[in-house]
Amino acid sequence: MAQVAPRLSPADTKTRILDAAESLFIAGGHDAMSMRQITSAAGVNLAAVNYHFGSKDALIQAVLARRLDALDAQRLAMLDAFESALGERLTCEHVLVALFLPAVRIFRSDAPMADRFLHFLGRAYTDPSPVVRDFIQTHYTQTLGRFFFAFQRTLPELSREDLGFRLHFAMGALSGILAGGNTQRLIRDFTQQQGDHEAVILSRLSSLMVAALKAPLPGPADASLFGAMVALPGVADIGGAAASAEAPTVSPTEATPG
Amino acid sequence: MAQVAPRLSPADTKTRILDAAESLFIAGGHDAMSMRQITSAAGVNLAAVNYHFGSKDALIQAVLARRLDALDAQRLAMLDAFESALGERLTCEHVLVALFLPAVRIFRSDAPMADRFLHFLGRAYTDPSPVVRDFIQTHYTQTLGRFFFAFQRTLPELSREDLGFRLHFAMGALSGILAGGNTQRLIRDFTQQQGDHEAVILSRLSSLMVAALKAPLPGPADASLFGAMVALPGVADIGGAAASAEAPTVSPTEATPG
DNA sequence: CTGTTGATGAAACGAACGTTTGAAACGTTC
DNA sequence: GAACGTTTCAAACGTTCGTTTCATCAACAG
Repeated sequence: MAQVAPRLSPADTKTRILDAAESLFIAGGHDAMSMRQITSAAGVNLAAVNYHFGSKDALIQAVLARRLDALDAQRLAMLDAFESALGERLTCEHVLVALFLPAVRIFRSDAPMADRFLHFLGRAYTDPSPVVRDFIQTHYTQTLGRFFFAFQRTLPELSREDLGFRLHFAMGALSGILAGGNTQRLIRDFTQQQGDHEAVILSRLSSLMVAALKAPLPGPADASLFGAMVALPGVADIGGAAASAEAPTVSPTEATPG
Repeated sequence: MAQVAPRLSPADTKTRILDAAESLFIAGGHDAMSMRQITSAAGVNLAAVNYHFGSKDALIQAVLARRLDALDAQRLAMLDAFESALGERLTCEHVLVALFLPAVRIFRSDAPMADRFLHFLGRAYTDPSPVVRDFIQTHYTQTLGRFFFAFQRTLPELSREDLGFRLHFAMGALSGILAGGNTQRLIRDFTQQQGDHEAVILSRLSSLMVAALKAPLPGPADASLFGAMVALPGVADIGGAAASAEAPTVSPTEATPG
């Protein structure tokens, strides 16, 4: 037993902290990761985080940036490539592919964190803590703006408000899916049935998104259809004004103290 | 100055605690609400929560149950009404309406918390804390099962896995939308343009959902379309195996200590 | 070998957390 | 008005949090 402590290089320490923090972030979001959990999971000293990153907030921002900066750059590069290669022949599907393919590729790659990437992405986009939200907002809004204008070019029949609503829908949908967690098994089931080309995942995802984005604008006919629907006997009086406003159903748990 | 402190009734105290906790939950999720924030926002003593609810976990479960139990009951009642009124003529749109209309009605009502309800719903469905997740999971899975079978009846051409994927998609989408926060303004913009019937919101929401649920299954043709798409010059080599696995782009923030 | 620099280690800091306590204030009942 | 059970209150409980401190260790320069 010559050296009892094969001391790590500083770069290794930083990486191990980032990896441990990322795992905890995936498992339970920002507020579920404490410094002591992170450092003990990483096998480093408690003070290492503050020494290498400055603070806990800076650490989680580094955790986010490590993955999202790369993703962001790839998304923009792919959109650029599509636009310069196709010009006016750019379609809505191309923009969607530029938005999804980079994430799918990382997910399908054999990188060590590949199978956790989608879950990480979902957590990052839905985490309620201000640190995460503010970071996402300030760093990736301009990318979202680029994609918004690209969508606007390929879907000129949609008004600005309609497109905003549907994009918000699409991104919220993607986040909701990814945050679910068991997406991996679902997608793997799909892909192993018919050769695991990434194109299959893309077509699955995009067919739903394209359908939502290209859905015809509902007209008065549709509205009256739903109006007739909710006027059906036994339906109209469920949860109406009588029940909702004044006498909300009392909580059944009703933990009155003893 | 006879009575300086017009003491509240116990029911008022409980309600004020629930309301304050709900506001904080909407604003920042479960982990962002501390007992001292809750009680000071409610104008009650710190010990009031533990006295009336037993613990913080029991409080947040009561916060969730107060809204979700009523919503759950209305959803099931509406599905029952549709099924008994229509029998075999039940369509996918009806099931979607039963799933969405109760929430929309509360949102559109003039109840005091109406404008916060959708945001609350989104938070509840995406909050990462175990307390919230476990409560949602154990209390409302059987309702989701009911709706799953209803969708399966109205969409017989979808396999069990496909339907599961698309339902997961739809619910995740809804949560993602609602959790976004500024949904209220968007929907209000829509509705005030053309008479604020709830049917308009329903048709907007459902047209997207129906499009996603009824989208044709992508065949090999679509897959090869996307395969050709990603093989375009300048696209194929973005974020490929070379860049993703071994040399991830280094974080630009790079907070090396001084 | 000695002095310097960068990284790690063990221990403690003040602050905030959820919870508990016991006394005081209330409405009700006899 | 005295006695009762219920609710409110101020204060403290022990724990955990993020952060800081200072001594120690490894590596390299002279």
